[in-house]
Amino acid sequence: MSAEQAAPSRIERKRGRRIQEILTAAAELFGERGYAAVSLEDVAERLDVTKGSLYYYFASKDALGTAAIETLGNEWTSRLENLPAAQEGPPAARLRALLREHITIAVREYPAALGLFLVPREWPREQHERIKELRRRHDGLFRRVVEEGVASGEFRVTDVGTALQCMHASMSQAPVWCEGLAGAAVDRAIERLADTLMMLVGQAP
Amino acid sequence: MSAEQAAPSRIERKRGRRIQEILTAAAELFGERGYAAVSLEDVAERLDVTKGSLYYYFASKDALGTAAIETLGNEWTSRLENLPAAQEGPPAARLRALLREHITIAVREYPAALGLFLVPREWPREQHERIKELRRRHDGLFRRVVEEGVASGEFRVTDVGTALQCMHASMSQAPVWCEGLAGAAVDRAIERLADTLMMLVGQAP
Amino acid sequence: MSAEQAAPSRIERKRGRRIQEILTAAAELFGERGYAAVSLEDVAERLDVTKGSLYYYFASKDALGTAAIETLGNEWTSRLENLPAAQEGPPAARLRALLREHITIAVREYPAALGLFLVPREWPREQHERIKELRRRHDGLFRRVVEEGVASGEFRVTDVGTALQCMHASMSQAPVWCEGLAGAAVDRAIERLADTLMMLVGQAP
Amino acid sequence: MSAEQAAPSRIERKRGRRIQEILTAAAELFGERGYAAVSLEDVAERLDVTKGSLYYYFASKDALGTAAIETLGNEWTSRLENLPAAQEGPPAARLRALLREHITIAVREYPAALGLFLVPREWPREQHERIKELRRRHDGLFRRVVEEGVASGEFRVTDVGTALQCMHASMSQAPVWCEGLAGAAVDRAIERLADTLMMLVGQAP
DNA sequence: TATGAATGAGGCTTCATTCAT
DNA sequence: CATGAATGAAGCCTCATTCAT
Repeated sequence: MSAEQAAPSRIERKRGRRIQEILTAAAELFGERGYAAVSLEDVAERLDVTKGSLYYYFASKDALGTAAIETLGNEWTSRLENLPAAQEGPPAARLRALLREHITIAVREYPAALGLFLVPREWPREQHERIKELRRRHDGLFRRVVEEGVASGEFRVTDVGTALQCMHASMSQAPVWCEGLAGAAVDRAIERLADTLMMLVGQAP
Repeated sequence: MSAEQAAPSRIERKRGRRIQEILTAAAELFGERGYAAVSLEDVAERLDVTKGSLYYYFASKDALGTAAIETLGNEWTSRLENLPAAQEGPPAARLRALLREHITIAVREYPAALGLFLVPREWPREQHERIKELRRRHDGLFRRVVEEGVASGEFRVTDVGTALQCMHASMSQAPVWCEGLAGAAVDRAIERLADTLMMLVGQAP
Repeated sequence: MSAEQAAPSRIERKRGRRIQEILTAAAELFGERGYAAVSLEDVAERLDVTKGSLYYYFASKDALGTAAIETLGNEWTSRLENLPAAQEGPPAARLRALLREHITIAVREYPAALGLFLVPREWPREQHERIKELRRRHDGLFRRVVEEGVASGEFRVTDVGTALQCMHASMSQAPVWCEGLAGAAVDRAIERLADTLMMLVGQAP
Repeated sequence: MSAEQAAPSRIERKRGRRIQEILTAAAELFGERGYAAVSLEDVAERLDVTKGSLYYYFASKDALGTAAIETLGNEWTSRLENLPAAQEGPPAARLRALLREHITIAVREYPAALGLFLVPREWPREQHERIKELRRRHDGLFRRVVEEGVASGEFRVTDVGTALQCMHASMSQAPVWCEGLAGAAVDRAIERLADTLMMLVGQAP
């Protein structure tokens, strides 16, 4: 037991890195094509290893899927949690910062995520719970700011939950909308989306 | 002969009905689980026939998928096009009517549609174009009203396109949000969502 | 019993004609693509009827195949049997007439036949015997002339059976060789082949 | 490294051997029953593996077919090319050596080949070109000797091409003719066939 | 650790065959 | 007579999974 808590050995660190590589590749692919449409062969090929090797790190495709979703979700949430501009200041500024960062991550780094967060339908049943949990954490970040804004009278909403859901649904689609864009056009699209979503809490453009 | 196309014979009508049955079953399943995760066996089972029979009506799984999407999209769009409350009156009332109807259809009749319209990623390449086309028609309906409202000064938007996309993304997710609800709770959720989306054009609650 | 021997009624004649049509279509297709590669659907389509109808005339695909081969073989053999130029005269002239006629039929009318006569391998086992029988009759025609020529000293062969087999093998391939040719070129190819095969019985060009 | 291409590793050699085993089994079966009539299940069964395993080595049935044909054709042609008796001496002796060897291979080792070389009809379209190419190489061997003999006045032919085609057609059928024979009878049949075919270039028995 | 090989279940598709109308 | 519909077996192919090395 004490060993488990001890600092990871060099070998364990290496294993950890390998796992991260696999997870990244898997998350990308699952995101690009959807869970069902990605084979372990695909994942293995992107990593330039054989299918069999993946089983050394993950017990099954489902396990890999779960881990991939979890990793992605955790990293994403962490980045939002640690975003300086979202820590203090008026709710409007903080919400806008969160929206921009979230959309930017979605569009620039994880065009994948759409499939991971938006469409649980196609994931194995066991993962549904985990995905929901991730969403809750994620949601909490935005919810706190929105509720604070509502409390202080800065924001006006029909319903906090509904507004949050609309924000998430819209942001998740962003990568699809930006698919054909490049360079500064992407930046402008991100701004437009953030501005538009601010309207959901009554912040006119 | 005076009618367009010559009236279909009794047998042709029967065939047409059968095709509709299949299409309905298929659209439901594809919607529930996603295209890739649904096997023809699943579709056949729901219809209580054998897999082979499906091939009497559709040349391939892809063909069935295409037809399912098309039928669904056409019917859906038609209903919106013919919605009385959306024909005349102030843009705000008309937009709200469209939103409510669309959400209601999505939630009550095609919990399926999410997968069909929102995630083209996982559909065979040939269908992408058709899906886009359907979306365009669909989009046009909302766009006209929004643009009219903007022109008349009733609506204020950051960007018409972006606002429309947010509406669609949000409405498509509605079935997921309503999954656990029942009875009047669903109605209230629909109202909340419609109200919230009206804010995207500057209509405060 | 007496009825069975009686002249066929009008209905029976009609049935007979229909059967001939089917047989012709089937023989063509089987010949073009091989037995296994032809579906009853293909046959039905060429006749512009439905698959089911074929079962009114033939109990199974195999039965159709057998009948097709038989019909083709019978007609073919009859034409050779009744060829005037093959009835009398010196063996060399008669053999050459048979060769020319056979090749001409093969090339011009039944490019199909290759599959029927040459490659029994792919036919259902029951048909092998029938095909052999057809071949025997067919062979007999040539054999009589060759043996007569050998007896009279006009022909010289290593072995009658072997010479005959070479003739048949070669003639059956003729349609393949002539595939790209047209018009007079076909005629010349036929002549060349007949001349060449005459050498098998020692008739120098 | 000094060798061409880098020496294959032990594992690569093993893989190569396995592929050869599969190819041999496949060529036999295709030859016996024709391409369309052989299922991968049949091939797998003969090798005592499961169908799926074949896909580890070949991407499709077509690919397997192509490879089988190619392997068979290459080996066959090589053996003829390296036949000592066909290298020098009078054309008649060389041609006869080629004929005997070819027939012997056909009858004793590849009763299969009939289907592979003679009936391209039933092979997938892509393979037609390859089969033709193989036939060309193969043909060239015989053609050179025949043309030499014609040039030197030893041979007399109606037409070189036609004579060659007759030879091939006849030789390809040899396995069928020999099917029921055994022991010395086979040898005699081979001799008879070779002698008979020599008549096609005017070499009386 | 990683790989090559093999497996077996399941998915798509074709097709001979049956049958009610 | 003929058709439309349906079936079920069989064929091709994919892929998650296992395992010896």
